[in-house]
Amino acid sequence: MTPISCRQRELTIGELSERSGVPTSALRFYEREGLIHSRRTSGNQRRFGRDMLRRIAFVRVSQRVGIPLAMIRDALGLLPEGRTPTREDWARLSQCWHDDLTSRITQLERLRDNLTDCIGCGCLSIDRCLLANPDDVLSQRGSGPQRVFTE
Amino acid sequence: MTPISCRQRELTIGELSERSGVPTSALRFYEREGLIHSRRTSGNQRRFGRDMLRRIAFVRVSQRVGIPLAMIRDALGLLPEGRTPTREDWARLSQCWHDDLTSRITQLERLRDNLTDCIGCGCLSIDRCLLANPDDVLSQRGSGPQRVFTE
DNA sequence: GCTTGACTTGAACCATTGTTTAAGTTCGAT
DNA sequence: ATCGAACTTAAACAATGGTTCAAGTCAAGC
Repeated sequence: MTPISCRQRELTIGELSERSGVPTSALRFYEREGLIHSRRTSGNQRRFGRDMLRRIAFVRVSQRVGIPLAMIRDALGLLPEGRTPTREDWARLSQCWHDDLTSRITQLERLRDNLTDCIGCGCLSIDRCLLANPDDVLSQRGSGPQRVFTE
Repeated sequence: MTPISCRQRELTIGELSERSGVPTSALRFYEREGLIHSRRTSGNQRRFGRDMLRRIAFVRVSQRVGIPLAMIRDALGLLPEGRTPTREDWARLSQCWHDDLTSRITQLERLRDNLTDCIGCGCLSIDRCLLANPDDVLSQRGSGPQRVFTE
């Protein structure tokens, strides 16, 4: 009943790095941060399952969207444990980002149009117009809660 | 010939902070970074001209757009020295951000739609579809050139 | 079995965007 | 003249997202 031998070979960190395009230093960092996992050989080296490739892909895409790692980790925590995630699992996760992206796009458009208005109308009140209602468009890059999802 | 006394009073850092909503610590930091300037009293205290309010407004708006301080400083460097910037000066600066915003919005939309496609088509290739052509949508938040302007 | 490349760790470092703290000085009102 | 609030500085600390390094260990081909 056990499958013949189509056994997916595990990947070393170097192989994972090459296939994912992510430096080994970053991969170790991701593991420390709980974004990916590995088993260890008897000699204490990491061996990654192929599914980690997809996790890494998800991480990088999410980062491009501007989502901090901690939040990505939380999202990955929603994946089922024990079994390999299905397409539906990934779709559910990605749907979050899709909604978030739409919301960000809307906010950026608002900001852009406000900017145009302020310049166009000659009110010269960049400060009043644009700072009065801080839409919290993009990360306050430093500390503080990120509030990426529209709460 | 000199104006009667409608002389705009200069602002202390506390006043500037209150009016701009930016903590004094951030204002000192901005000055260190060359984003704003002040003269000093005989007792070494800062005194800010009113035009700094507008600069700060511009800084905060730009930050919300996701532009790093170094780039904002460069942009502010385009303002005329000697005279107080006119509305046209500010409009010229803001126009950069407007164009940049439009470009970011486009990229985010592309990313969002790719994401949808990948999930919808069942190709399961989040990695291939989305990582193959890194549109460089948002900041790589760490080091490295930010390439915000569409070059 | 030896060599070499790939792997291991922790710690230090980098950039960005600030805040906090300590110790002391100045301003403005009375 | 005095008092308290507001100001000054440098330096340390914080969070994010890693990279680099030193010193040593493992794995695999010959």
